[in-house]
Amino acid sequence: MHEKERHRIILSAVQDRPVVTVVDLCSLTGVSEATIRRDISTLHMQQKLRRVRGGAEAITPPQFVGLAGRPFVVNEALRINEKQAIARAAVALCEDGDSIIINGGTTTFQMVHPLASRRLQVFTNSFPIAEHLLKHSKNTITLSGGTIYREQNIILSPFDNDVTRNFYARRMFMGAQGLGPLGLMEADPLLIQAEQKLIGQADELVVLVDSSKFSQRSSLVLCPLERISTVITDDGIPDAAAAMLEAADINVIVAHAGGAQEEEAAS
Amino acid sequence: MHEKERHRIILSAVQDRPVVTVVDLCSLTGVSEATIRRDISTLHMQQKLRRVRGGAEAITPPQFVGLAGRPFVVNEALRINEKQAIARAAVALCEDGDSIIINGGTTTFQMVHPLASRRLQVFTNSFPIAEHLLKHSKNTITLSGGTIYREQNIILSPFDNDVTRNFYARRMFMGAQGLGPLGLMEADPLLIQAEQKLIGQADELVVLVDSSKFSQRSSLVLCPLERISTVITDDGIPDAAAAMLEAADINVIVAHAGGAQEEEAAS
DNA sequence: CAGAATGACCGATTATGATTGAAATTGATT
DNA sequence: AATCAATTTCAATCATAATCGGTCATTCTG
Repeated sequence: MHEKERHRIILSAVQDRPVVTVVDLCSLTGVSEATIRRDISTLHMQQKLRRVRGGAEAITPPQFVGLAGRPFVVNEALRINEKQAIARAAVALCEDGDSIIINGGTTTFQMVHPLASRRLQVFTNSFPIAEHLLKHSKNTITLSGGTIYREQNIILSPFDNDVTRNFYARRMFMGAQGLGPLGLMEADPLLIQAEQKLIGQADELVVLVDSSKFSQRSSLVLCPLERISTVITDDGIPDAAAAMLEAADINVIVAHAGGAQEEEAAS
Repeated sequence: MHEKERHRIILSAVQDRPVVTVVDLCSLTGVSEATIRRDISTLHMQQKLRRVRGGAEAITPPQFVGLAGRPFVVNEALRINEKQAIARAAVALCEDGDSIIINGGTTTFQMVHPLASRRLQVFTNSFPIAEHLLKHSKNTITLSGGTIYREQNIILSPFDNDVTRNFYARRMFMGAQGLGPLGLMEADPLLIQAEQKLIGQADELVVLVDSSKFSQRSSLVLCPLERISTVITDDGIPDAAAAMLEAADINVIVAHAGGAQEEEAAS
């Protein structure tokens, strides 16, 4: 068996289990312990895994599932003030008793805080959002069924015939990677899949994007501008973007970090 | 058992209850007290938990964990050793890679700890189980869709056309309020609804009941004895009950709190 | 044939479990 | 309250077993 082949096996095994022992890998590859140790050493040097006594474990990029409130550690800190203001404005649109859909994402996650004191019917595909609302609010939570994708922190089902199709709401809230003339852009195909499933289950589509998103471009278009009812952003929105949204007959809400919010009507 | 596996289990257990004793962890992992003490010491140094006399506690103070519903919490402490032993025997039935269904309940919840060091495909309708496994294990988690009922801590959908129907597993594990000649008994109609939805999605139905459940009677019969493949209980099972199960051609596993388990074949 | 990879061997290191006495906790009695 | 005995928990020690890092002979590869 070639070295590279073993390395593949080792890396694969290490992903599968919390730890793999040297003996495990021996019987898995059929080579001697000495060789496995050498392989582990090599892979350890290449940062492909971590070497521990008795075997190896997967290198876990900073634990992404934190405790309630900080699920997406990396993105979370970015433009946090803008996101909070935007999320606050989004929740302000809702009245107690409303049915809403919240798509998973770092911006939409910020909605949980203003939602803590409300009582709505919330449908979400985000595990952290559901968890937080369950623990810290009295909202009614409905979850979409499916497998939990740890990386994106969303629940996704490959089937079309799930609860999602039975939940209909007044508004759906979602974030995005970018917002341009072509429409709503997303980077992750998995997120596209999740979001497209939810779009259409609500009367109005409300998009939460901080102003930096107007300059972002991604490869994947999620939906055209026409589908969007409302965009909530911060006051850094470029004039060109505002004009574009206005031309598309989209209601634009500019949330100010201070806490107030103003509405620039379009149409 | 490898050091890292133990650490996972310990960290998992410590989240579950305010304190875990050294003896608890011994029977949970099957290693000696000395080793557990050393592990706790190590994890204490790594700030992963706090060491206290007699055992360890979570680093985060009395944070009301995922078990929001009060009944869940009070039930949790009752017959905890039996439940743990039973849950351990249940997990011992599974091999890595298996697909299993875990129905929500306090006994089945105990399966999360031995599962912490495993890698399975787990389908559940219990939010706490999903949450715990998501945070403390590498298992693949699939959730049933629907509304979260806080009291029972389960996710339930009024619709029949959800993911549940698409997930098929080798075994389904469930608890019950009682087990008698009429079959499996449950007290809460909501639980009945949740459980009946899942039964039939697995080859074998494995029932986890501590021996006190054989004297319990409830008004609602969930399913007849014939549907049950295996019953896992503790050594307090009355002879009459054992005879009843044997007559029904049910495989009975008696889990001993010590850690070992023995099988009393039935037919 | 040269160079690298591999496997076997061996002393050194480390983890584990049992034992023991010290320390802390409990609770029973004064 | 205060003391003491019984129990539990702990830390230190040691023997055993597992694991490791090196050396060296052998095999594979180009």
